[in-house]
Amino acid sequence: MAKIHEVAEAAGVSISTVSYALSGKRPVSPDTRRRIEDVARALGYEPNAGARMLAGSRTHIFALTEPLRADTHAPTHMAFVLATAVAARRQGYDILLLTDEQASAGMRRVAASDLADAVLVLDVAPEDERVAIARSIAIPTIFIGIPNDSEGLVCVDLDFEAATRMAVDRVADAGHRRIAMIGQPAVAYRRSNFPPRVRSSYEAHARARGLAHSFAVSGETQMDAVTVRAGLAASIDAGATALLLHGADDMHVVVLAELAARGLEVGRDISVLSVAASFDSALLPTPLDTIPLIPQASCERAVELAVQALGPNRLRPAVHLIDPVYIAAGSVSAPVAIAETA
Amino acid sequence: MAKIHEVAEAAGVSISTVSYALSGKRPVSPDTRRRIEDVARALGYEPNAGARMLAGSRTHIFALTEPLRADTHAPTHMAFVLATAVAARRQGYDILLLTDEQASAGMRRVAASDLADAVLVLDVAPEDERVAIARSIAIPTIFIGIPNDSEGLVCVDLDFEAATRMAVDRVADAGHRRIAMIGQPAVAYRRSNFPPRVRSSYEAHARARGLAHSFAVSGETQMDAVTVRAGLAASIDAGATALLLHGADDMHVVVLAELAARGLEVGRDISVLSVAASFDSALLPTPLDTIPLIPQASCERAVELAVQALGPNRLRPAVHLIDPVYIAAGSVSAPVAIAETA
DNA sequence: TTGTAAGCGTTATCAA
DNA sequence: TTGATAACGCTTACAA
Repeated sequence: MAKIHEVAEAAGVSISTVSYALSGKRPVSPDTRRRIEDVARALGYEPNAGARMLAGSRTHIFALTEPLRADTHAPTHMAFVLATAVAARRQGYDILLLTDEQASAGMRRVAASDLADAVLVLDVAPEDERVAIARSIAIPTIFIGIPNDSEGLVCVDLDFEAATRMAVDRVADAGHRRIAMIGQPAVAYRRSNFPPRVRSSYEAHARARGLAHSFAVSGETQMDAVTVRAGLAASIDAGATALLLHGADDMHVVVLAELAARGLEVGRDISVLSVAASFDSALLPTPLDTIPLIPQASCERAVELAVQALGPNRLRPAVHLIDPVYIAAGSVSAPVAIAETA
Repeated sequence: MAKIHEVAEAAGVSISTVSYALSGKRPVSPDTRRRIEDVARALGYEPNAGARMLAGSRTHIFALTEPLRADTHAPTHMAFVLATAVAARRQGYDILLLTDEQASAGMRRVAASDLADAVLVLDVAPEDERVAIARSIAIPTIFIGIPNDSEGLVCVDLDFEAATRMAVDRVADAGHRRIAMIGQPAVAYRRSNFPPRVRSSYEAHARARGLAHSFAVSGETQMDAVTVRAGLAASIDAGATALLLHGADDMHVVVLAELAARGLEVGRDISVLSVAASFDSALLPTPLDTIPLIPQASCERAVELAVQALGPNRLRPAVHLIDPVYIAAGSVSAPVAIAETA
């Protein structure tokens, strides 16, 4: 298309003035600046990406590495990718996708070829081979999620421990003495980084608060209704009066349906609270109190950190935890003795 | 990292020889070539992306545009993105993600700035604003899916009409006279490009073969078990002896469970055939005959076309249909009169 | 406030 | 079979 010298000519200025006017890196008198902008728009000028990279030593591209394993929960994952792309674009960056085997090999490649200014890491596993790569490459890397060994890394994530404690405290403060958690499919506790953190915080804090507590997974490799109902039945039989849910929307739907089938009204006969869900809980059949995992929050923060890392002083390694937020919807109340409802 | 002149120096050759040895665009004597390759590997040399784009006027990047609407079925979509990225990488291309509002605006931007060599279009809607953009930009654009107006475009897709006819023929040839189709959620027939094609081919061809036929959606905006069971019940009540399924894995699971609950054995009491499913049907509780929609096939073809379009003679507009394949699993057999089983 | 010009690291043309 | 070297289109000191 149009090149910078055509814009310069048409605006009657030098090439460098066009560059400065458009990048804002040097003051330009208001009227020449407007003249330049008008011409640029009229000609549909867009700086040549390759030339810009070469001369500016900035690519304006972030690489996004996501293995996309078979057990990745697609809707959740898609929300993170989307949130990252939107946040990056707002700062003028495009997203280059590194999936599959390229999730690791691509990191080295884009770093070595200067194809990206920084790397954002998604779908972080407890033992993640990308940790070692991040330490060895020359461009900044931001993890969205926390691997077991986060030494020397920059990580961003919801404070799952705080979120979980907040959930336990909420039901404990409401007077519940016996609680239960229905979690993710079992595989998530092996391959993903945060479900184990939620589970252990739950158990530790319930113990600390002196609550009787149980935990059940919602399936083996994916949510299955039979397992969920079994876990729910066991919890209720054990006398649980408050339920913490940590899983996908479909698991919530199954639980709510089963509670309804048992004639238990949420927020009256039984308290239910959703922890670290990343879907829109307003879409559930029954509104639930929620301490959500908001992809936009984590991803925006990660992008900000990446942008900062490209500034004059480089980022120091740290785990950035995002404070949990409690959203009430009336699904948690004081317990009713099971005896009374039976 | 290492630059080309360092490689040249270390290998004792000129810069241009290094470039040619590594790109293979000019014959280089076997031993100098190997010397160069060894040095390059040792130094971890990777050509600078910006310089390569600028000098070569090829970016080695494909843009992938995907709006990611709220009603996009995430797992299916993820399979297409993954397949595209893998196919592109095999040809030496990286994928730049254009989502959300950038799905359209980004197309213009990457074309104008020469950030990508071609655009691949995913999640094609019947009336898709990217069609007009594709016609107006300077770089080749390949649609994976077919919009209503495909004039002048290059499109790739499974031949859904042929797949559907194949399905109808299969059950008709087996002797079934009353058949039913359980399809996608209703929204898919408004917003997506191929479900309407499957539905109308089904109805037209069933009519042509003189079959009694019915059609039911599997929900409103997403699959819901109640709607599926209702559609199934109506089909069976109407005397259908063969079922064509066109939807996601969860819909299949609901149907199979309901058939089992009714004591109907698939492949004996009732025939079931899955049309244009993109998940792995081997994971279903009961194996089903399938005419699959294979993301790898469409995406590989699209990438090939994009690569071709960058060659000397440019691509001519065409709709490339992929032939359907029938995978038998014993779920289709001759009909048993309903009267006998009742 | 603006202009001049030196790179940035490749690719590809032209010679040898 | 190989080497010089002129683009490629921009950014950014350095001057004015």
